[in-house]
Amino acid sequence: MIATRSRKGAPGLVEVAARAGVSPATVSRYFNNPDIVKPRTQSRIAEAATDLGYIRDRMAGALHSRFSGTIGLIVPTIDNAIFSELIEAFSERLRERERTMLIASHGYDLPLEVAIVRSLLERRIDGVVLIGFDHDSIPLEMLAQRGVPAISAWNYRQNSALACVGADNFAAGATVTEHLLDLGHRDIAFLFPETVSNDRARDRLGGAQNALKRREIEISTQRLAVAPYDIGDAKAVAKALLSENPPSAVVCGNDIIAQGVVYACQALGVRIPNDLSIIGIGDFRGSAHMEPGLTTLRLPARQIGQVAADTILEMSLSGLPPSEKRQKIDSTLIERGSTKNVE
Amino acid sequence: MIATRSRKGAPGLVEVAARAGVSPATVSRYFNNPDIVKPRTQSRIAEAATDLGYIRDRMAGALHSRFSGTIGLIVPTIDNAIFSELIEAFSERLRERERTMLIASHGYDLPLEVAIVRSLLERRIDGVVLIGFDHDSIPLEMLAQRGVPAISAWNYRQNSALACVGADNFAAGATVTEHLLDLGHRDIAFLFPETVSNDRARDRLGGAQNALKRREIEISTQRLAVAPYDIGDAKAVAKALLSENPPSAVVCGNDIIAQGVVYACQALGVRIPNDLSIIGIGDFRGSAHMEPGLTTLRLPARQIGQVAADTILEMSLSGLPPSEKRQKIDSTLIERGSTKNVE
DNA sequence: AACAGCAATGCAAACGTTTTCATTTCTGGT
DNA sequence: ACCAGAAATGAAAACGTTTGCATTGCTGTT
Repeated sequence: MIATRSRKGAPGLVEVAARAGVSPATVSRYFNNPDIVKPRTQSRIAEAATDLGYIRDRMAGALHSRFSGTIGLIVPTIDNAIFSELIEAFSERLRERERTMLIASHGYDLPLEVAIVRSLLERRIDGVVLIGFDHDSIPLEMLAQRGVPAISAWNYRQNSALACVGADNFAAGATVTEHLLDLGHRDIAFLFPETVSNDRARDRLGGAQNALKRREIEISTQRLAVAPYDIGDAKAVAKALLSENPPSAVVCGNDIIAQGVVYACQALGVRIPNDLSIIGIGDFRGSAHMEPGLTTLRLPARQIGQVAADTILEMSLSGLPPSEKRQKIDSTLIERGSTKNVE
Repeated sequence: MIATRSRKGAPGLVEVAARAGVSPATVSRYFNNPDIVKPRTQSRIAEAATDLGYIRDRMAGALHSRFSGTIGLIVPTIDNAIFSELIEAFSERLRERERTMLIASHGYDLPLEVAIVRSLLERRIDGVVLIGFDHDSIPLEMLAQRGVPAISAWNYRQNSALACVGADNFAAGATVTEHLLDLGHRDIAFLFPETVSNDRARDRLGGAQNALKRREIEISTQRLAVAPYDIGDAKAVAKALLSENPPSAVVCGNDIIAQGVVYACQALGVRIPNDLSIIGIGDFRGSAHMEPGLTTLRLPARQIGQVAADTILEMSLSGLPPSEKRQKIDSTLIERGSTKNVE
């Protein structure tokens, strides 16, 4: 049914060994732990390997050593500014550490995540990084049963069951809301993504509502709207919101939504920040350069990606929980032109 | 040096075989080619496998069969709207076909690409998809020598050496330029990314210049500026361009740059499209929803990703060149509010 | 009832490394 | 020089599948 690809004369470890006049074992050691082979032998092997154009076969190695050198990353979506910085930073860091990344997206579909984890396990990944805390228990059990380390990235909770690396999204929601309150806004609308299966959005919204409650400001359900992770949809929702009885400020669940709101304002002739203050969360690519620049809470996505990579590798190598189970990455409020003091 | 992870009792093929009362060979066949095992045996194996929570080890399989079920994708950058749609579509398609994607980015650094290809080969990928045609010959030779199929995605050239799936970027550059010419613009500026190591940008720019030449319009080097793949940088370049002696229209090498130009206009109070017409290439997420909507050439990124996945799988399975060596994906001009007739 | 021919299964040899254990080759102190 | 002990290497047994070949179990035809 399937044509067998011919073994295009690719040389193996044993051929290199033969040419270098040493045993295969020594060649293997040379590649995995060069220091323990004598310098003169090293150079003989190196020469033989380059002469032959040898490329090692990590799969064969993994078969025996239980390390594949591959780490899985499962994100809700790749095609979205939200995670792309994290993905790139994560994969770069892995490459620096001689690992490669297996990535998959599930589009916020939890059952699909199960299938993905399974497929990753079939590839013998050394560890998995998931986004957030909302996960089916089945994939986590599968991972645990096989001793494959897993961590959650992006969100931080001080009592999380899973080890995590991320920003405190509850605090993030509170911070941006408080910022608007500090600027004197009282009639604030909230545009957030669907919170089902999305702990980040839930935490942010919770933080925002908590900030209101602390100042004893009434929370009107009328002022809460759901906007998908899409500029166009967010723009449409914002247009509806602004057409009748507009608030004085909007808290957006993320910068994508904020961008939609900005476009909605431009479409309707609503002036930012004079008629409406807008604040986002994320500080994605481009948020700084919009007109006006978007006031937002910067989440260091690159840093989260790097730390997540380091952490999962540490766990994979030690076989133990990470030295720091929960790592909070600090976020910073960045004030640009989209918000205004109204006191 | 490295703690060995304990074999967490994960059951293997032989254990499944034992429980089902058949030989390991039959279990293997059941997973790879269910039809050739008797229905009753199938159900016995299925039951045993689920009872035991068996997860197959594709690496061990790949060792023998030469198929790892993994396909490599090498892109210039992940953290950028340009390729994210393609990446997601590609990976989805692979998952539908029971494969997984190994992805890496090189940041337009060709030497790094060599290292990446090597690392992918070490993982025994069944095929590689590269972006565009500007590649070092070394990685291509390494792939060819090992019989690992490779194709180029994103760009199309009718005489390409590598099999390809993509849009005709020369035509794209010509189309958008002609559109502005048709609208009566004569003083047109060009904002393009660096064309070194970037055949897509080079082809687009070539097409644009060719369109001018065909209408016998003089090409002024003064009207050509280089803008990086970054909204902020593009905005800065555009500001400089627009501050003194502004043109009547701008052709942007891609929508990211166009977005930067739009922001520059908003910052400077230049009205779009009254004072300046702007056209982009790509139709990225968000381009439709900007104010005004961006006139641009839609490149069907998702489709390219899917076709690329199908093509590389076809090659991997057949061991032959693809049935269609060069596949051109049509692009469509989408007229929105950022361009205006000035005749 | 016997048999041809195919369908279904089993046996055992790969696949290309890593790693344990054993052996050989150094090194430095006397 | 000699020897103890360390450093460097080698031999061979894994690792968990797939697959070619051989064998057994069926089906339907005469």
